[in-house]
Amino acid sequence: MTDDTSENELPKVYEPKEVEQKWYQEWLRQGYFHARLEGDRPAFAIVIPPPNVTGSLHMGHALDNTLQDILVRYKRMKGFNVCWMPGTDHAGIATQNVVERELKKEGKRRQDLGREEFIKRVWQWKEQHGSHIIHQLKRLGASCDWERERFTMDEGLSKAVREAFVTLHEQGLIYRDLYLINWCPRCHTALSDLEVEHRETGGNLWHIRYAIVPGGPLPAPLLTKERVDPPQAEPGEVIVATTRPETLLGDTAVAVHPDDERYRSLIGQKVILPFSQREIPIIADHRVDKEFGSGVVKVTPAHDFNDYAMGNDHKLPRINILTEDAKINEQGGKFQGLDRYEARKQMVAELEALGLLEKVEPHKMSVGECYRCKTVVEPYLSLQWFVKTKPLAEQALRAVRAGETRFYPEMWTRNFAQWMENIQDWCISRQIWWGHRIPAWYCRQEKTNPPFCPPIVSRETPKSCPTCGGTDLEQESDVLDTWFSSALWPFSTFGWPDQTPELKYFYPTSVLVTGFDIIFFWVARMMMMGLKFMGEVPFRHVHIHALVRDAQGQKMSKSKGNVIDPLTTMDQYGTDAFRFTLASLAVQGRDIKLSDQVIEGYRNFCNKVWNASRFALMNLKGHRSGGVLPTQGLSHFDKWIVTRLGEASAQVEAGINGYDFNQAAHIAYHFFWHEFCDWYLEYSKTSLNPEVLAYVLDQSLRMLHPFMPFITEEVWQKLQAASGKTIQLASYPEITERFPEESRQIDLLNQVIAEIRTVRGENLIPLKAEIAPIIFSEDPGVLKSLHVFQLELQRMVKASQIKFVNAKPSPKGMAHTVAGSIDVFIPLAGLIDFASEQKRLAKEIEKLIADIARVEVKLAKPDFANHAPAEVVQEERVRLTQFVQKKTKLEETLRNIE
RNA sequence: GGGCGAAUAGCUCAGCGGUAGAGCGCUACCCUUACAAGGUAGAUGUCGCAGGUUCGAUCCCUGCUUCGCCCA
Repeated sequence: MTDDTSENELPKVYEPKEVEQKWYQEWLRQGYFHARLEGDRPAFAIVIPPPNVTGSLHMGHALDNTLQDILVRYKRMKGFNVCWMPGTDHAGIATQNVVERELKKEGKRRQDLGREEFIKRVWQWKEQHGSHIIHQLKRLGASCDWERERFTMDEGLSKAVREAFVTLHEQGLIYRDLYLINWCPRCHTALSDLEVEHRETGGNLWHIRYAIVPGGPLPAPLLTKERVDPPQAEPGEVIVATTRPETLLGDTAVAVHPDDERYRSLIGQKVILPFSQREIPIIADHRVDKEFGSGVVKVTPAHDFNDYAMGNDHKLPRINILTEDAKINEQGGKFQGLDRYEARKQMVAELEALGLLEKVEPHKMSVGECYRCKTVVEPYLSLQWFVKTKPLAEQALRAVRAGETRFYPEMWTRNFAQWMENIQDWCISRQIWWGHRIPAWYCRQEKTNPPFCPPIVSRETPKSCPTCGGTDLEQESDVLDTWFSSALWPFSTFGWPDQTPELKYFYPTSVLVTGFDIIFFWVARMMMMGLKFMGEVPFRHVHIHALVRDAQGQKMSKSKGNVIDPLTTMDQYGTDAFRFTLASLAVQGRDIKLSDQVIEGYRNFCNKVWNASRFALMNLKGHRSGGVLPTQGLSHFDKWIVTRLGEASAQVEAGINGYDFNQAAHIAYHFFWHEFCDWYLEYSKTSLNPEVLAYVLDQSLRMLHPFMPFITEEVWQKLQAASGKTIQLASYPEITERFPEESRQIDLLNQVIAEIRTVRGENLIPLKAEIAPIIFSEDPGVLKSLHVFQLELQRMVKASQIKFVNAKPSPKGMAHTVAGSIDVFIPLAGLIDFASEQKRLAKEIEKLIADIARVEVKLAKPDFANHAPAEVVQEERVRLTQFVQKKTKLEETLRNIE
């Protein structure tokens, strides 16, 4: 390097940090990410899966948003009017938990503040911390339209929520009912089925004796010998097996299978419930599993989903025995006030003391846990609001079947369909404070005059009760499931329910990019709501990507301590390297295993891009790219690289368009490193065409830009391309020029070079030892076309001179290698002894013999010639000829080498 | 129990009816002035097992084994 560094000279190693910050600020300042409404350009819209406002960026976000940014930047360069709608989700339960934790530090509960004050406090928290994840997305380079950023609790979005709720209610698709729901005793709220995570756990099966009210016929177990296990009941008893003995307090029946002969005589009789001494009936129900325990089960309609259904059919009373904290309530007599597990312990002990416990067996079962706090949820009887999902789901299913929305990869369609076919009504009310308060009002009179006035559901806050005219109204205290507002996200963010120009222009959005874990939570619900309110699907494509795991394939989790923080990774390796890594690992249908080693590889790639650019800039001598391929003075090398660039960028585009990000990334990587750098730049050291070099670098950077926005912008600016102010608005390469003839010649040249290098390498000819290869071909045309590249050839193989001959030299004392119709002889005298070259030749010949044998066998089969396509047969024949020729040549050399 | 994936080089994974590939790692030689975060060359495979379809299967079909995920 010279002392007089020009202004365009780059440092030797790429330092991402400064560059990243500088350019992101500049892009924001210039408003490049902002979509202005222009009717004459095609729209491309993506709504971001809104991260929780409490969240911080994890690997899943990083992958998700990197992929979206690749799409968005690519489409922008393709001339689309791109809107990437960003925002955050108010995450009802999670956010409330966070703020409650904060309060707890001050020794307060939210009840101490009261609802209004508490909500103020949450907003305060949001103002202070809510932009954390947004900043992190910016670090990632996400080119969202930040001017449009939304929050699910915004005024506009809240209006959308209210409109949606009221409309659905008007249409009978929202109702309120007393129902068994999943209750989290810690969060103090109902949860939807989806918010419960089922976990296999080891429990017990308690076998409890229930006394039969005397008078009826005795059960059959006494009469049969076949069944030793389950346990034998004494006369006048049945044995009931349960995993939850404490719910016994709420039993309102015991049930047997109608076909179970053992118990047929008992049906219609009664048993006496321990502790309370209540008499409850023995019923027959097909839902009972004869094989479970003794075949007699207790029925607790208020505390078990299966029992609830049974209770409905048999019109059983429902006795709720738990408080909202999952403690035993006043129904529990002396157990009142005990926690559910403590009650279990004590009751089991007492049952045993009373001789009512037949036995205890270990038993595997699955328990439901709250997805937010992992507390075991309770099936709990309460008044809740529900969305009737069946009619909505049918529409969504129909749209997907009709191809109005397509899943990539396609296999998720089935998964989606299966869920939709079996969908249950959606419990949308939550007994928390932070969220959209349900727009329903109760007439106070209701409290004194039992159910009289129906709830008032209204867009506007009502002044009086339309039923009784009363003015003492109270709004429903429940809020809505956060996913209710998320379901409206693709249109509420564009201004719905107002018919805004944005809505018209950008809806339906182009694609949704997300992980499979929220297909049901979110994708399905957006589909239902989009079709309901917009009459059209919310997105044309859904790209479902993988989960990011650690290097061992373990799911990353705080408790395992194997979480890799994307921010740390970006600090360490640079954002571009990180993004490129994610893209190249993003294979459809397979999870990503992330390790430092891989990221390092792509960090090296960034450095390669940097140094190639550095080399180019040092050699451009004032030439700059105008973004147009010069028509005059193109060398064969130029034409070769332009041809390859055109092919590569077309493949990269195909990859991006098909959401095959790994393919796109690998092609770009291979082109840049192994074609542009390894060959074109090396050739340019001998034969430089600054104009074309500038052009090719310019186009290559554009090709890479969606994947690595920062480094490409930095270099592109140094390249001072005349074609625009920023690379992200430069057009994506669309190179139509192809030069097949010149490309073939360069391919042959490359092959000759590779052959000579192999000879050098395998014979350990030191690089300092110059060689003098002899190129032989009987074809004067081929010889001539290679002769043109004498200088380059000399440099690439470190040759002092190269002879081109059309008379075959004697192989004595020479290495010999073959590239197509070219023979290369390399005098070895004085360089090495011939033993190694003999060995090399022998090895090569051996390989050829194997190849020949394989092809010959194939060709010898008459069926092959008769059935295989003519061109395949022809190809095989050509190959055979080439193998044989090469083998003959090398054998001759081997005989004559000394 | 129902559904969906996966099994290819030492590792992580592409690919695909017609010559098995990449990255990392490994071996050898090189600081050849863009880059040692680099260059050149090299080694490594019963494409999980068993059948079937086919002229031809790593690829398509069936069964099995192992592993993973989702739903109940």
